[in-house]
Amino acid sequence: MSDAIRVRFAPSPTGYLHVGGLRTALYNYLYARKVGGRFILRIEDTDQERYVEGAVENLINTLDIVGLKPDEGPATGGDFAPYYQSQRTELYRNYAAELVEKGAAYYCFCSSEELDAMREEQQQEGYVTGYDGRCRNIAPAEAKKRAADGEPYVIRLKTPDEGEVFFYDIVREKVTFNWDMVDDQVLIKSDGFPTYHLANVVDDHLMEISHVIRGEEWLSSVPKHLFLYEQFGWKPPKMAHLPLLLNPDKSKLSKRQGDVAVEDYLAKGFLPSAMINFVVLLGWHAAGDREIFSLAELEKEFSLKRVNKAGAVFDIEKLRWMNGQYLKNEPLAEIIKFARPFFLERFGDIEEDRLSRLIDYARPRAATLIEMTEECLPFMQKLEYSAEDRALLEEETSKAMFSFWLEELSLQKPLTAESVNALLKATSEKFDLKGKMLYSPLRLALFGTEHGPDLLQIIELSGLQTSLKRLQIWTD
RNA sequence: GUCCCGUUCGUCUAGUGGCCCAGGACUCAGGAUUUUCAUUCCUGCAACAGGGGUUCAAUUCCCCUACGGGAUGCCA
Repeated sequence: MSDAIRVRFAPSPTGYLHVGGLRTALYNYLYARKVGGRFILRIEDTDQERYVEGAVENLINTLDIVGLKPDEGPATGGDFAPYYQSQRTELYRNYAAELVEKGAAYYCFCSSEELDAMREEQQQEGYVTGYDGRCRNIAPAEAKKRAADGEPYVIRLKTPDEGEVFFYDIVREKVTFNWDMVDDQVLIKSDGFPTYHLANVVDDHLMEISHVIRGEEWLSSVPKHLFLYEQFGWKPPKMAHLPLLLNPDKSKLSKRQGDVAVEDYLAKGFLPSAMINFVVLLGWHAAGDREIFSLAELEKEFSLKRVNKAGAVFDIEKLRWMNGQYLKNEPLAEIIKFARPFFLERFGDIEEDRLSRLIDYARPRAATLIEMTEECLPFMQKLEYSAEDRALLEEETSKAMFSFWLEELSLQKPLTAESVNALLKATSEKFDLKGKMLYSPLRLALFGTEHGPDLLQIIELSGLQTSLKRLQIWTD
């Protein structure tokens, strides 16, 4: 075993990439990049009941979009393939058998019903729930025979009954458990597949994982894992358990209280760069006050030592702000790349030069790409008015002014800030209008509201012909 | 219930014994700039869960309590 740094992101393919998963993947990736290690993607698909068609492809695709490319994994390949646990079941069964031989694991023939009844009883009596070890004492030879005869069985780990275990977590430092709290975990299920605990330990060892960086929900499983390493005579990896991502009510981040799939956020028009930047701050902070970081910058800046212990609420408002920052500060070409599909989807084909200008107009005004398209609506579709607006548009002075503009506007070639201003000034003098009575009718007619960008921009983005038509309507 | 982990502004966080009557960011409020809107800039509101210790000195160290979360599965 080498002393190279190797970390892994080991999701179970449930259909989409959870933002908590993204954060875990990101921290793994960043740590690997920071120390010159390797980032491995491994698929933990040992639960046949949870199989979701296309989930893995989707997962890999999403990781790719946000820029977290595995050095090894199902799509990339690598020296430790296969990276699907469902393709390694033979391996786990052999290791489980080894444990049985050593007396560190045993066959258990309890049915689900029996176990349910046991737990219910324990709960009623006020005892700690957990497997009571009733199959522990079946003689190995007899157990083997029963299994061979076709009786359904699982293999359980024979954990110590008493004493303490402790270990040093990179994030939490010393963590101690008492063995009497750890029950005999199932290692091999009755369908022959391994549980997470066995597969995880076997693979981390075989794949030479040096650091396990995962969510805090795994912390209480560590004793079992450590015991497995010990029984196999393997050196356990270093551990770092990350704080959980929380709903606004502080419960573990869940679907019920908003979107949890990274894909959902991308579909709404959050940029990969903003997602990464926002998510990295949920549980980690750079030494200074800086909060805006590109992935490349994070690769230099990141440190596991600066990871927080407490859970972090996923605050969509700050994500929106963060996305807005990227929308207005990234190079326009970059934003166009991401915004184009959203605009085409909403408005159909748009001439490239106009598309570029629409996007540049919308980006300081929106928090997401979808909102950017909404900002452009007034340039793209028929305007609607309230009764109050109509009254102003139908004023005699407004009508006269529109007629004047109808004639003058097409004469201004090219249309520039200067020419529009000159026209505005001429209009003001000719009709003796200023302030609200000058600007409001024009804005209303050309843009649909009294507030908005300057008139030149409105005309350019709507198109001269559209603008002329919009004035025409009110002169009849 | 039991075990484990956690607890600084509403939220994300800085802070490792004196620099902190606690700093930054989001949100919110007010102001400046802009014909208006958006952007930008400035200002403001707002927190060390509570109680005991240790110390000349605690946000920082220890203990207790409270609260929150996780685990307690033939799910990961």
